[in-house]
Amino acid sequence: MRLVIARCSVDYVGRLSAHLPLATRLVMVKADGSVSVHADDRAYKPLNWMSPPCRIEEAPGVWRVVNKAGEELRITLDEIFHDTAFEFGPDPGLQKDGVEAHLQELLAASPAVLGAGFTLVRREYPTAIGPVDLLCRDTDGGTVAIEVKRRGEIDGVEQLTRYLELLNRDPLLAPVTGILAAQEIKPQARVLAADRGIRCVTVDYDTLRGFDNADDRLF
Amino acid sequence: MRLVIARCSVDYVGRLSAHLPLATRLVMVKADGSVSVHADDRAYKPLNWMSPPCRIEEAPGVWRVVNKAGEELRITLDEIFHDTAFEFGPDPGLQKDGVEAHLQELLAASPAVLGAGFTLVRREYPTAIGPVDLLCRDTDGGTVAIEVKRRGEIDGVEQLTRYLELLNRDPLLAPVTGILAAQEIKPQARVLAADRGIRCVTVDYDTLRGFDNADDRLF
DNA sequence: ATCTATATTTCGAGG
DNA sequence: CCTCGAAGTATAGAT
Repeated sequence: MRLVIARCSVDYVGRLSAHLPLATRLVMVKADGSVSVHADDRAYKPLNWMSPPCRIEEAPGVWRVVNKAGEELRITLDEIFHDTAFEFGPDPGLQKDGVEAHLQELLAASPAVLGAGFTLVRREYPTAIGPVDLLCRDTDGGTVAIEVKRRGEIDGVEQLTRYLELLNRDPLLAPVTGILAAQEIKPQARVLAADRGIRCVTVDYDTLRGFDNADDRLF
Repeated sequence: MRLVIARCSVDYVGRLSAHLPLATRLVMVKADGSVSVHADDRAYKPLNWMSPPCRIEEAPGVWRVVNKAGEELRITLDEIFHDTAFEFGPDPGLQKDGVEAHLQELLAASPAVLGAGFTLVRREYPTAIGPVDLLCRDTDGGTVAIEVKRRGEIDGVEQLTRYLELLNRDPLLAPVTGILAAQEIKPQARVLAADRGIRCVTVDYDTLRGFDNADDRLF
């Protein structure tokens, strides 16, 4: 990784055109050839960047970073205050916990959280337009399709609606009802879900972990 | 901005739990107190980060970065290879051109691009579920709702479908047809649009800029 | 290669 | 302050 602190101006021409006037910034060049330009605020987002794969053409005062699509990042260096390079070696990468996959896993283990007496038919139930997160059966023998999200938004309701439309064409399953299960559900998603006859269930991650060992406990 | 190259391990506990095993990385501390940890690849995204506003508690071998929501980033420094700090001063910020807003503006100025004889009723036509990008009238006096996107994808079709459903309940407007206008439209979006009776129009940004001065020119 | 769904998305506008 | 939609979204996984 190469770190350059410089007073520079930057121009990007690609999916849009953008310009950064002359100022002092950090230019970061990574081992994969990617380049990013950071100001002294905001942890996450660079002011400008070029994602890999890309190529750097380095001339004395101007760096041109181009990719296969013809997008170009041009960094004009006015004055360089610092320029160092380091060897990092490979990174083992991030280990995550608590995302949607785990939520789905916990709900599959305790379907009764979604409705009393619910039993799991299967996870990732395959359909022509993609797998349904969870397919359950209720106490009346009815089928229930469950869409699991970390945060329930309109997209999730639309997605579940498409699944329900499809599943209800199968006479062996119909009638199929739907549940949107998430740690948090946005008001607009609730409104749309209600309009579509989809039930919303908010699930608490920590509570669910408790249920995981207590198997089908009732409320 | 402070730049530290160090062999370190990182733990994040907040919206999820995540762990980075020991390896050499860049730790970036910005003037606003935000912290990010970068590996030697991917221009855009840090491996781990804490967005401002947040506070750093710096002990000899461990940095704790916490925010108001109680999220915590803990960086355990095993060996420090480099540690420097720089003053940047304020950044004038990015100047953009070519986004959806501008596209909408250009189409509003030249609605005939969307269909011969089209006239603009209004931009951002308000509805209960949000504003429709453009509302036009065709030569037969029919109403046309236009959703403008930079890239037309399924989401855009779904969004326009919701608008059309609503607009068609208004007897003063009905029947309302729909157009998805974008610089580029994905095949799946085209299929879904066709199924919903929505017309797809690809618009060229540079051509449109030409029309902007030539007012309602016909093809 | 393309498409889909997710993201500790971030960011900005508008109510 | 929340809510929603856009982003040069990026990124990972599946087809």
